[in-house]
Amino acid sequence: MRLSQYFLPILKDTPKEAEILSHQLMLRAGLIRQSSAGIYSWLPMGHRVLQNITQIVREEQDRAGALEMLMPTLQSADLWRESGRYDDYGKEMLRIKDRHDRDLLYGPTNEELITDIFRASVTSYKDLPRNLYHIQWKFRDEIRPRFGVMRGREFLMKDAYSFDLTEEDARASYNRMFVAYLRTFHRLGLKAIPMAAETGPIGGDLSHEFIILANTGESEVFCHQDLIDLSIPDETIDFQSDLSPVVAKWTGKYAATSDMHDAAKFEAEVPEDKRMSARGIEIGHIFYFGTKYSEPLNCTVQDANGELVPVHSGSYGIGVSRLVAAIIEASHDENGIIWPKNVAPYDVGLVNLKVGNSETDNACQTFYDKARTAGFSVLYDDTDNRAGSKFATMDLIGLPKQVIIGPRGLKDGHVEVKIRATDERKTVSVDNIDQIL
RNA sequence: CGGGGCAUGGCGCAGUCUGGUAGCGCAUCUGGUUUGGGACCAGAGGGUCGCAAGUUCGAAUCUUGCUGCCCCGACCA
Repeated sequence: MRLSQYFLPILKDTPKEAEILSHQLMLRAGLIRQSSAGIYSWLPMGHRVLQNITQIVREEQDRAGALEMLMPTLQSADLWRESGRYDDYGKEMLRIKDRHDRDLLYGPTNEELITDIFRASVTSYKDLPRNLYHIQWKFRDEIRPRFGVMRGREFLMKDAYSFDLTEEDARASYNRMFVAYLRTFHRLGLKAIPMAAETGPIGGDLSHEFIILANTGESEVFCHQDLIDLSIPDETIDFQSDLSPVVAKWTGKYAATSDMHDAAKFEAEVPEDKRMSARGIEIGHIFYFGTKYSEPLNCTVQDANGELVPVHSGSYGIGVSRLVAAIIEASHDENGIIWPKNVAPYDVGLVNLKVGNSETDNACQTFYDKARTAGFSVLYDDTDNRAGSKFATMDLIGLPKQVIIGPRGLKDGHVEVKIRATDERKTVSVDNIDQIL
């Protein structure tokens, strides 16, 4: 993409409404614009990041055997009355009436709807287990939205729902999502730690929050330091196999949010030099809630004995839009964002130091074409701004690599390559320019 | 919802106390000089000062009401 043809509104000054760094950088780097409290538009650059994250989430859900679908944002109130949550959920749920005066709601979550779909079509234990997910915009009318997309009212969420015959099977489903989450966050360049968590209004008795440590995190967390660098299963892991050893490894050491924190247990189980207490950002949350919805909604199957039994369910959420902010919180410096490779909106930033000079123009064009042909996405700064301004922009938007081409270097037959994360710079022969990718 | 704050061009701000021609920096546009780490000179465009009512000869400025946004708290992916 040529910057001269792009929509990338960069801000030099920090908008005063932005308090935390990720919010400031998202506004400054032209990723988002606010449209009202807790509701944001995603500009082209931000949208690309959101898409990249979405794709990684999707790939790992698919790998774990979950099936993607898409449910509507608007739901009928009737289903929620059936589960009893229409009254329980409170003012956080946005309620709407249609022209016929029927009660609708903008979905804050989808347990009811998916259970309704499932119960209508599945009647046999032979059709279990199943795990269905979608990646969809949710609305929760937060009392106080804040910190940009970190706590917006409208947010993009991946939510998966598992259905099993027995509690034991359901725990296997839970474990599959547990491992999928470890892999997902790892691929996103994050060190997420699963922590024992409260189940909240969704209910149930088995739940973990996936937390990344960050000073600006909203919750206080406590954990064993060794959890930070535990190894992550690679892509060869068999999701049909028993995953409980992996889960056991990750849940074997103390980790809890402040709600679940037990100071005495913490001190008993964790040596003093391994005790970590820190702020954390919740980026995922998984629940097993048994028959909490299948019973009131009468979602049953016939078991091997021909008896009708309610299915055992769990739900599994990842805050996709929040992840954009969380990644920035975890990866930035004083000059701007540093995108992990897998989520970066473009692989390479190409800086033409002297637009209009035929040699630099040609060298840039050649690299631009080669890189794209080789499958890399390139943001080509072909504007006639000054070098300093271009470098500042590139650093702010945080692409992993920058290729800098100017007449001076070309005279000696080289270009400069800069790695954003390390600020490492090297000169590369013009002839080898395609090898740097 | 309780407490605190803010609202003046795209962004950041001054002006409000003490009413009298709406300003500054950045950004944008034009021309020129420049060009290897946020250039310089000259010029230009862009704001019914959040909305409404009131006081006044006259309101960004004073009064009242409203709306929006931000921060702290309770609540939450």
